[in-house]
Amino acid sequence: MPEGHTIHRLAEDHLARFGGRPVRVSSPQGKFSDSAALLDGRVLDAVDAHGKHLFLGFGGTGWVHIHLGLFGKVGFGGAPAPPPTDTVRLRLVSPAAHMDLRGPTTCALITDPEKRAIHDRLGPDPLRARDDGTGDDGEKAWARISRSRTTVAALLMDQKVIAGVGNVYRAEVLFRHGIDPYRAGRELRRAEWDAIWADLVALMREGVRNNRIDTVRPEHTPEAMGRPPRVDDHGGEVYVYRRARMACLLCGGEIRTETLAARNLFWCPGCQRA
DNA sequence: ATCCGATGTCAAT
DNA sequence: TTGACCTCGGATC
Repeated sequence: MPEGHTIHRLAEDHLARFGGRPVRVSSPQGKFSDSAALLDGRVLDAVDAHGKHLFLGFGGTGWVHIHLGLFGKVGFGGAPAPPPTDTVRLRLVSPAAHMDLRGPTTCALITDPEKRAIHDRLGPDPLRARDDGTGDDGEKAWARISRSRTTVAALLMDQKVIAGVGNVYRAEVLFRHGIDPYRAGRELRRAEWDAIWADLVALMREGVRNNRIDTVRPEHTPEAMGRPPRVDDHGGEVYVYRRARMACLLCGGEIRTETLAARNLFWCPGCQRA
């Protein structure tokens, strides 16, 4: 379930479970064995997350750079850790806990400069925004979007433009702001972008807190609307994501789906305006 | 037992 | 725009 909120939550969870103490590091599957040997027994002393990239810091030894891709999963458990299965790329073990990483696109030991290069090619991350204004903000993203003929749907998924938004947050934030996904970036108004950025900050923070994506406003829940309760087959309550051909919660029209850049796009033609 | 799809990204065309 | 890659659970036979 990897959008940015998952990764930032994983950073917090790794720090809470393994931070400040030596960690046993291994790679039962084998592809990370050499680096695991270098890290084994060292202290996990920092974590970082930018968009969908997770970084686990081991002092002078470097950072473990993890990208889950579409299939990657992290599983936490207690001690003693059970025998690992042969798909576990990375296992961390402390006296009290263990973590198994499977199926990541990336799991590599990198240096500080290599880490910096990754940050440099990513856009601002709503989850790196800070309330005092010193963190990421939407300005760099707006500079790209406001000049672009590309659709807003594609721009929101472009990690160079904005980092951490995935297919669910894209669909949901465009619905919440009544914007047709095929509208060009340059057709977006400044006020619309400011509202989208602020909304992503709030939605994704809640996503980190709850470890799932919920986007339906309290007044729009099926209960509040006097309709039967719904069950989404993924974790959270949403307006349009994977709800093709179902009735829109707000206007009752049919949710549409189409393939855009090899991903499934969902939107409500009745509620989202060009 | 087998197929298919999935909240991602990159390289090759 | 397409194919490749990483894994696994649910649907289908």
